Amino acid sequence: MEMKLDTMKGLKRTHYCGEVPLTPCEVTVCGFADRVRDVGNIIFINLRDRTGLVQLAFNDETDREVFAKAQQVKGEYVLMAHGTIRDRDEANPNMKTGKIEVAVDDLRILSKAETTPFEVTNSDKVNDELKLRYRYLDLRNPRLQNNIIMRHNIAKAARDYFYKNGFLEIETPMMMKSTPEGARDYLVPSRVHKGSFYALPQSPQIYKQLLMVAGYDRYVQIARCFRDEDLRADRQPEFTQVDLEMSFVDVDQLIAMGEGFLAHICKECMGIDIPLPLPRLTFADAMNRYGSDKPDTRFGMEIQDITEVVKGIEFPVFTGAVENGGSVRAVVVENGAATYTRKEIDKLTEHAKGIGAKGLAYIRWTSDGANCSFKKFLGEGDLDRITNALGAKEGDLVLIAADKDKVVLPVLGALRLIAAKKLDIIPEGKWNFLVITEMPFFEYDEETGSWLAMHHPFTMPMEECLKDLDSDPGSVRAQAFDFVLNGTELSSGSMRITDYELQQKMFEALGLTEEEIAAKFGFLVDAYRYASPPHGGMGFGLDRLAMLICGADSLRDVVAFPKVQNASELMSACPAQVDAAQLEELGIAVIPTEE
RNA sequence: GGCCGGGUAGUUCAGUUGGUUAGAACGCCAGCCUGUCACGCUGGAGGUCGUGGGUUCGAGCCCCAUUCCGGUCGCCA
Repeated sequence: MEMKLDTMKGLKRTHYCGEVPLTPCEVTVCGFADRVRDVGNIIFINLRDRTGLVQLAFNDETDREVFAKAQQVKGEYVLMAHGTIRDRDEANPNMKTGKIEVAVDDLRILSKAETTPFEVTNSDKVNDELKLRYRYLDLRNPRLQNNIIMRHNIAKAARDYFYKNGFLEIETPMMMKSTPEGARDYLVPSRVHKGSFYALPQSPQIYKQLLMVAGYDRYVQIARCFRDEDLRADRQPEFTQVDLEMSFVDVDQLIAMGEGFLAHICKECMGIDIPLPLPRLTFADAMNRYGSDKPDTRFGMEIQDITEVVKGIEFPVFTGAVENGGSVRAVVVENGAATYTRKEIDKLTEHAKGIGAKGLAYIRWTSDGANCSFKKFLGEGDLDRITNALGAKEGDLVLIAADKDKVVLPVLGALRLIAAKKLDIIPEGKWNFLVITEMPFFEYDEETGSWLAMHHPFTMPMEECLKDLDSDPGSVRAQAFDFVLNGTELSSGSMRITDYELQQKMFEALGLTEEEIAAKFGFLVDAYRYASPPHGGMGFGLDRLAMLICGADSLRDVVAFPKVQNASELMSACPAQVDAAQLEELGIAVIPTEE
């Protein structure tokens, strides 16, 4: 039977489904048919919108015409209903509006749906690929809707906070000059200037610094940023930053503004009070204790240095590492990890090798006593000395790595995390914010044998380190900091170099020639010749913040239309090839990839 | 680019040593049912086992290649 669609004529929505009064009154509600229960001469339909559900009730005897219409309704049809709120015979305690229902006297079927490829509100286990292909359907899921709404709330709270603190929201260009330092740029061809390209911004960095030079004093922007790199669960090629820059502040005042922001978000969006100031850790301490520049401090199992303890032991792995200027360090994995099978330990070893370790030594302390992978090198009492120094006890598994610190620390840091996740000892509901300070300025690039800027080349070094610029670049720390939450980096910030001479010097230390400086950053460097307030800033990853606040495992759960691992978008199937005519107009020839 | 895991009704999965007609649950379709709320009951339709090749009398299962998805390392100033 062909069904004619209704219109909204004569009706106007009075309430959202989840917000209807719980007392008798007339309402008009709209939404999607979530579930239809046809019990015979009574039909119940759960109507869903972004606020929740309300039950519509239809009775054959009360109104045969409306009932006949309700019989036609199937899942995901779009409905509009007018009726009266009344108490249910029996309340549904699992539903916000479970006490009441709408006795419908006017039902409109505004739009029909084909059978959906998956059940919209029961899709937790459905393959991601399918859900992404039909993203507009998955986005109807209440969990996803709540995440997207939460993201909106975070963005709103961010604006409220920074507006209140005197920040101006200023847009910076989305098409800018490519500065191929660091991450790869997305390029945008120019029709007018054939053979020339814009780049999409990796961050508004340069523009926001120029805004400070221009005297705008406090800038904020919820800025879209782009990086043409491979994806991760917590990394999308296009992402959003709450980006800001401030004049006339020092690094501590800058951090304080960031802390205030995070506390504001936690209060507004979750009702949680975060005590300020946040705990701080220097980069060096973070690496030594947690083997990571974004430590998860919700659990212990810190890395311990046992170089001195194992000194007399003639285990070549240990002695070799020390001779090479390295160290021997250990993580005590608690909570019964000693029961790990040989296979599980092998897997940990494999993982360690993947990160760069040559191997992994271990002590497994079961009820049969402590068993050690390098037993044959141990003398009388050596094992006791090691376990005592580490504070290990029965049931523990001690993982030991020996190499240069640059290898040992990240390896043990990664194993610490893996073990904690596997043992499921990371507590829920904890919000361990952390400020990592005194980040290194330079990072040594083994491949090219040169020094690179760890943050970016406009970062202000710490004053006490300026004298070591030439003699010991590796020791130079910067007025740069990261905000970390539960092991995820939320934000990177720094004070900037505003002194023309010093900036030249830093470029030199990075091995840039004058021509390169002029070509890449000439306009920025020039700007600082005309005076600049001292300034600094940071950018908060809005997506990551939303992910953590929503308790989501992936950025995909807080981005409306996300990309997948190879940076394509499954719904629209982009990127895609374009017409030859389009390419010609841009003066672009595509080199065919070899089969 | 490397490594690991996965792809079987619309969906989630099972599928024995390689052997007859590839199953279940949910969803879908039809019928019944006056208070359901994961409604219930009866019946039904629905499959190129990701794709291509190979081994075999015979392949969902074994081999090779390929593709897609996920995780991860490299990468992410």
